[in-house]
Amino acid sequence: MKNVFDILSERGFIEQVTHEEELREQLGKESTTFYIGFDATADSLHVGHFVQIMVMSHMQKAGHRPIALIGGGTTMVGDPSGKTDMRKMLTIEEIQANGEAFKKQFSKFLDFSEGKALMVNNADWLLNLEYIPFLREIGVHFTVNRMLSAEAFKSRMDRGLSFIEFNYMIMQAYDFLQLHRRVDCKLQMGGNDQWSNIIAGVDLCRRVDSATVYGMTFKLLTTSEGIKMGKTESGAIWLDPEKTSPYDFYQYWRNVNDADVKNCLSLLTFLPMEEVNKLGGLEGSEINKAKEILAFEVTRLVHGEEEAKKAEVAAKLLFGDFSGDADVPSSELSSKELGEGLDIISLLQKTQLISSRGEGRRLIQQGGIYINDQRVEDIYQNITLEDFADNSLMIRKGKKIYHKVILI
RNA sequence: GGAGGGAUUUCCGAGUGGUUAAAGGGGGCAGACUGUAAAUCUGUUGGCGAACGCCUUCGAAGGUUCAAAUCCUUCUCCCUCCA
Repeated sequence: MKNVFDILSERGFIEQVTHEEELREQLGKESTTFYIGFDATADSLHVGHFVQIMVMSHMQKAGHRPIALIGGGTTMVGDPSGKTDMRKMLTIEEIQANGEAFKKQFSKFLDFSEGKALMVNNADWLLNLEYIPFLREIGVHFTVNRMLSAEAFKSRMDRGLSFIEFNYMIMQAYDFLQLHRRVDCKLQMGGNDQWSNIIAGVDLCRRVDSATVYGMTFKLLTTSEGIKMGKTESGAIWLDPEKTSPYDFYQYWRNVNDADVKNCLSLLTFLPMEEVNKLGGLEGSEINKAKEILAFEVTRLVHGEEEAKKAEVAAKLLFGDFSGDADVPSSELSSKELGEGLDIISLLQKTQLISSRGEGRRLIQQGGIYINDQRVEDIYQNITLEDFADNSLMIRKGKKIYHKVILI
């Protein structure tokens, strides 16, 4: 069987490793417990986290044991790594609720049966720490000089770094030590922005317990221009279907840049590398095929086969020449609300396709609104029963935002 | 604790009494081109209104003035230097 280190390396995950040769050997030799931490800063995981989940999944398939660490304790402090501003403080209730949401989502991606994977929360050991004993046991092993030289703090040196955030690195290092002691965790992985925090943990384990543990970071998911992926104008791409619908999720991947297709296929799907290379090498409009596969595969992993198919069918119907009933975001309208007819702008407002009437007017004046594929020319156009076929009407905003209105 | 600097629309950032819903850029949205791509170009980008216009906005609250983002007072927050 192939060493999972080579798999990760071949697929382009790996950015930095503490002891490359030794770690590779370790992973080839025995089942290894490793962890990735997730701070509970939102009520759902997003695409950035998904890369980490993919790594955990690859590792688990190779017989290693993942620990998903939920940062119920560290989130109380706030990780300054790579951030220009201090994060807003979350209340303990918010953090707990977020942690619960994460927990549910992890269960979909990893096999937690029979101890094949663990889920822990660092609130369990961080929240009740006593300041002085902690300083004496752990704090002595850190020099401020060294900490200050960490890349993670660079962006904060001119803007200011509060003491609470400065402590984050120590918290995370302590996590590693705890996991090493509790469940023999030998490896911490994470996004490359975590490198400073990870080596702090590796060092701490060595100093305190004379233990050899490893660290590895992955490439952050960025576009070929270096912009973080998984963000859109309306925010992150979430894994929670309530926050990002499977259709929108599919569309996001369907529309990635040509240059990013190969990277996404390799990081976000389990397709064999020969196929990834083949698809990634397609040129011109041919690459749309690769994008369809990418979108389908990622949607399938996150939302399941059925949702992925629905999204795919909807996309084909809307963008192809077929006609039929597409499963796109929709809203309902009662015949009472419709009455004798409803003006187009009010209808747009009801569907939340626009945020103000002025925006709607502008949109129509610029030719960006279509009803049943007919461009709307008149901002006063009245929508009546006649516009509904089979009790439904399709609104299109711009080139690719569709919304169905169902008459009830 | 002392001295100085700052807070502007979604973000950055100009603006020091009326011509300012506020330059410029980023971002967003739409159009053209295309491959449901990128790049490019064009338009647009506080709310209500067809429009004249009206309303809300320049950290907060007061005040001066016919008129304030711009002047005064107090307050809040941030930064820099000194202790």
